[in-house]
Amino acid sequence: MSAPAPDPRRAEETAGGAAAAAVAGRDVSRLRLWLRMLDGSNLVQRAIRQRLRDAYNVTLPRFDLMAALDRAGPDGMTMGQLSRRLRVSNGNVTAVVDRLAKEGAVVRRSPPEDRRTSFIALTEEGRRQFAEMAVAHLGWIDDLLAGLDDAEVAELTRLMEKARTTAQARVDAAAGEQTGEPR
Amino acid sequence: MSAPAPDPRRAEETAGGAAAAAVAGRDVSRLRLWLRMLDGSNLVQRAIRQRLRDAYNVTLPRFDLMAALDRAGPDGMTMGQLSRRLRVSNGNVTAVVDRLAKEGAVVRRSPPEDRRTSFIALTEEGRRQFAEMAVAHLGWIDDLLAGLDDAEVAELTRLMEKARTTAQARVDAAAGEQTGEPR
DNA sequence: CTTAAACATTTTAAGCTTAAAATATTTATC
DNA sequence: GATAAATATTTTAAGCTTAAAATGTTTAAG
Repeated sequence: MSAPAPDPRRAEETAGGAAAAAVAGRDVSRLRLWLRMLDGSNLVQRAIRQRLRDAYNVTLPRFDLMAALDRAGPDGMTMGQLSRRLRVSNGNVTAVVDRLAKEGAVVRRSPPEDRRTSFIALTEEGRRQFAEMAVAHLGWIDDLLAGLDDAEVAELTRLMEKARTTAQARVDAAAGEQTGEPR
Repeated sequence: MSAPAPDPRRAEETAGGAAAAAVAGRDVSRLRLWLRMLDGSNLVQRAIRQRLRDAYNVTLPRFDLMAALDRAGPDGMTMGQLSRRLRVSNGNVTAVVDRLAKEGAVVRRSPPEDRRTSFIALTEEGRRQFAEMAVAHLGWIDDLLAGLDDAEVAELTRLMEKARTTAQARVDAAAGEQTGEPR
């Protein structure tokens, strides 16, 4: 006679402290998925940060900001546009742009018709630097994810997109409950 | 006669700056996957940070550290064990433990036989707090990922695990090239 | 025993990040 | 035209994070 096989989706009671006890018996499959997602993306992110630093002495936030500007037109983008695009606070953009400007990678320009705003654009040198880094970056990602074949890449992309969409819907719903959302 | 359909895996030349030109024609499917992974995990992470803050006035690094301690035995863990487990620097653990200790959630103890080291453990109150937060945390993750059915959760977990493993192998290989790895 | 090496942690300097307050400018209202 | 509201950005205070240097302790070699 064999004991009944435990359901691998359920939390076990064998080890851990108070939290393990409180969560015992619940379905932890989505929690496990989240921990894998976090682990995987943190691993790749650490590797990319390290390589950007070693090869170009640049940080990921600066790389991301330059990437946004490289896609923008010749006028560049305003601080507010950068903040929304990169999903970081206004103050953060101010700080990162300050450093990039000091290095000569970007310039600030304020239009005379609205002196509140300022347009940030890559300099010639900044654009040249970014083009070089972008090619290396693409190569690093291909290297790090080379163990997935094309079908797996396509399936994983599809599922991550679905996960993102569903999570975004829940976040939006929670934000609606805060303010008085129109019924 | 119709024009040949463009391969969706290839980068197009239509828009963007110098980087878009430099990367034109290359397979960007893994890059696209990486951007989806980053987007998805950042979205969930932001939501969790927000909810931890609103509900318990706690940050994600403190929650993660308490989670590690909750799993550990009654003696807790040393600073070095925490640093390796959480994959953060020694100095970082010092800073986060300092704050948790000031709040009364953890205690430091140095064994008399080795005064270099120190064991960090949850206090009664810290353990109680964490148990409560862990239950809420599990609920939030289930909520945010509720749009994926059980089969999708299983498949996504499997693929993320594979992505992590392959990326780890590449990171290890790169580290080996740095030092003189034994042939 | 003395000294060097190894080990565990803390400190420091620099940078990233946010929320909230402050500043400056423009637009709308009376 | 004065005033209020809206808009765009910067500043500030607090916390997270790292790499590298510094500190204190233990172990190993002689």
